[in-house]
Amino acid sequence: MGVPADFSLGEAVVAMTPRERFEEFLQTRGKRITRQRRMIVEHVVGHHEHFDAEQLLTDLRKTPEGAQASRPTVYRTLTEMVDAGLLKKMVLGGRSVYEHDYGYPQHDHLHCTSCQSLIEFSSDELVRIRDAVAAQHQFRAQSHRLIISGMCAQCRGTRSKSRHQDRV
Amino acid sequence: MGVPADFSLGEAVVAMTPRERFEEFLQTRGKRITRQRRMIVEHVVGHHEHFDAEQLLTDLRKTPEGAQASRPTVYRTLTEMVDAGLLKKMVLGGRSVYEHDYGYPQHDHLHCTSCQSLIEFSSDELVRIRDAVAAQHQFRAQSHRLIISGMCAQCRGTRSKSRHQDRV
DNA sequence: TTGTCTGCAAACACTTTGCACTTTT
DNA sequence: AAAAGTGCAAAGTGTTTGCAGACAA
Repeated sequence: MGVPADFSLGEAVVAMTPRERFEEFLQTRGKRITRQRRMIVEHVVGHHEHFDAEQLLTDLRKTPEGAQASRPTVYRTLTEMVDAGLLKKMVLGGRSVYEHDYGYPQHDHLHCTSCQSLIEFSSDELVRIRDAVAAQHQFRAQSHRLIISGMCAQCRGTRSKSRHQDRV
Repeated sequence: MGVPADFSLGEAVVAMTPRERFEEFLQTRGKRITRQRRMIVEHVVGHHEHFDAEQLLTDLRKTPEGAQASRPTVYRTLTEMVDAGLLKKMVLGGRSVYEHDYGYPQHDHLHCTSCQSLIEFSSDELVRIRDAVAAQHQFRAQSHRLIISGMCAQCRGTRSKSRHQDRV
């Protein structure tokens, strides 16, 4: 699994930029740095946290430069980015949702089944439990995914405008 | 969302049998108790914990009585069983996997990405964390799903070439 | 040049749906 | 008899693949 070479909460300093990391990934595998791959990485790292293939495809086509790539290429590149450790993939409601995974601390999600929004959170305790459980079963944990489903404050009708954006 | 009428760890006493519960569910909705639905529930409650639609379909056809139902009916009935609170559904590697959810305490899973096996475990602490996190975000948690991916003891022991199996 | 990559269309795996006929109530 | 269910085939989704032409290295 890809682990950031360096990360600090205060300044978010990362040794390599995502593009650099991706290019390195490609080069060490004899893969080529094409216009499409460059556009996709560029776009992804410069945008929203969570998205799916279709969204990305549409977004690319809206760019002023008319950046675009075919559907297959988008899927192929997303897979490569996951392999490169830049993105994390999760399946929600039948389709794959991607989120940044480079230079960000691990976290889990609260998923509002009403508005489909994802709220991030992290818990050290959770990680502790994960490792304890794994050890208890002679299991080697590589990763975990916790999704708490329910309804967010807004959807429940809470009038108060509480913060919806939670950065871990 | 169905909740068992009665459950005790020591003796696992449940007020209604799964079949009874399902029939009640159907009747209160003006749905009918057909031969197919009966066969499916009967088969499901009497077998393995985890399975998918295709497996069930095949298994049904192998029964001595030649119990069988069409693919659409199997899918439709599984959905009803989930609605009735008898089964829980989760998506793993692209398809839906079902597990019993009536008269069983809540639990989570360790998923071996090598042999695809699922190991159950439960943790009260986890539930505590879940509720704490939800509260912290004014979120109403309805359910959660924690899947710890990695390699089980067996697969680790089997000294084979270490290949990566990505597929979520 | 050499071999990878792209885009297109077709293929895919899993699941759902339209509809005429069958079965439960 | 009335209403709901079933099975078949076909249609959907979201994602992947075969291949010929396009393009990095």
